[in-house]
Amino acid sequence: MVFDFLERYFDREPGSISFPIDCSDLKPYHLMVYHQLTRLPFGKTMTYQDLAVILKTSPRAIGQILKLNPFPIVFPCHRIVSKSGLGGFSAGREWKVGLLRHEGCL
DNA sequence: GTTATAGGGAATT
DNA sequence: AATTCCCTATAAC
Repeated sequence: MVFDFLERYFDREPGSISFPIDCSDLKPYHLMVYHQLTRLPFGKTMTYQDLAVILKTSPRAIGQILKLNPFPIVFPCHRIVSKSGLGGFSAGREWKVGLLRHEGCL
């Protein structure tokens, strides 16, 4: 379940999501974004704009959607950074920094 | 309708 | 390197 996933994550032994997630009340836009997130492996990052280009939208809209992420860490929105610097984070930038350092991205 | 954003870019200082 | 201004798409109101 979720805790196994998180335990593996914090032990740096990444794995795919092995438990069901209820996406029934997510809109199509959100699914697109979160789906892209699941394709981003541990230790890699992308910019808001990269996602925006892929999904034919604007970087700002990506931010809007990421901040609504219902499952942070399992949908790794912390791996999306600003082009010049670190972006924002719903749980506070401290968390984002911590997570990225844990993944060796800083 | 309008406003606020987890952004980007160009122009200016 | 920092400020200012304008662009954008989406959510919330």
